[in-house]
Amino acid sequence: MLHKLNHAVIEFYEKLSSWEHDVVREKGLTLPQMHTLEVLGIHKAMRMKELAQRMGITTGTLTVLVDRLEDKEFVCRKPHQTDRRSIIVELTGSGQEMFEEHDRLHLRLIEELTSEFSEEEKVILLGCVEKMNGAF
Amino acid sequence: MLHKLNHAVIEFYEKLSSWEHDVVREKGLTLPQMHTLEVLGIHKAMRMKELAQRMGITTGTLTVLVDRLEDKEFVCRKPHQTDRRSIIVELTGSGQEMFEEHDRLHLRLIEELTSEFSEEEKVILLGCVEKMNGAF
DNA sequence: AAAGATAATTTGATATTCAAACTATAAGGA
DNA sequence: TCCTTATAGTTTGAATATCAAATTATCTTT
Repeated sequence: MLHKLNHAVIEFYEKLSSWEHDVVREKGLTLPQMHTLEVLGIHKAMRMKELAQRMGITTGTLTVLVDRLEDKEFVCRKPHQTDRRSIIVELTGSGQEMFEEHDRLHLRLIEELTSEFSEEEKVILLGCVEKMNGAF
Repeated sequence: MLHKLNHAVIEFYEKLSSWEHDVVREKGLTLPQMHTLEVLGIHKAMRMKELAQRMGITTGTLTVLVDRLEDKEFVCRKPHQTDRRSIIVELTGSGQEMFEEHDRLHLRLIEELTSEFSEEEKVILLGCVEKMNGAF
């Protein structure tokens, strides 16, 4: 049972990843770049360090990634209020717009994927995913 | 509701991605390389074209990826039975071993994440994920 | 047999990624 | 206060990943 769930999750991850790829390319962004906008859009502005940890990359990698997103004016760096070593990364207006546009596509995908689900199933699914997120 | 589910799914993806990253690094593989072994391990040997489509990358990208995995002797190329244009990519013995070792870690993760779930929840969750995979 | 389609590779260019070295700031003692 | 240690972010150098477009070989259709 768990074995099947395991592989189903891997397959879902695979399909989602592939979908994301196609969608993102059309916007002239790379997958990691859009991923950055997504994390910032959902969790709001945060420090470089925290953003890197969330994304599972080093701060060195993130530095150049944020450089590129800053060139495209989708994010900006701001000094931290109390810690002068830290930098806060924030979505700009057009970064927020890009995120929301992408997020709507995401929502539409989830709508489609769950269109045959009963209300009960949707509720339980949401509960399960939230619990798994909490257990990570 | 769907809005919350959408963001929960994105967060789950993010966390899984980050976990995978840490686990894979310890084995001396990159994320795309392990991903390739995963797809081949779960779906068995397949053509380059099909593998690329599943992973959401171009065949050009896959060619060099498979080159590297062949150097490490985790996969091998075999001629297609009937179509001489096609190449079948297959796990080697140690490729299969590496996949299974990783797959066990994956299973353990899923076990941990769902350890507090009722049997009913697990059944419904599996059904939901499988249905979503089918709807993609 | 010729024309068009498909599978994989190659090529050239950009992006991602890491580890390790570096700079600047913070935090905790002696 | 000054010194040590820790932390945040950047830079550097090298490997990998990635794409689009061109190429080669083979299949399919006409």
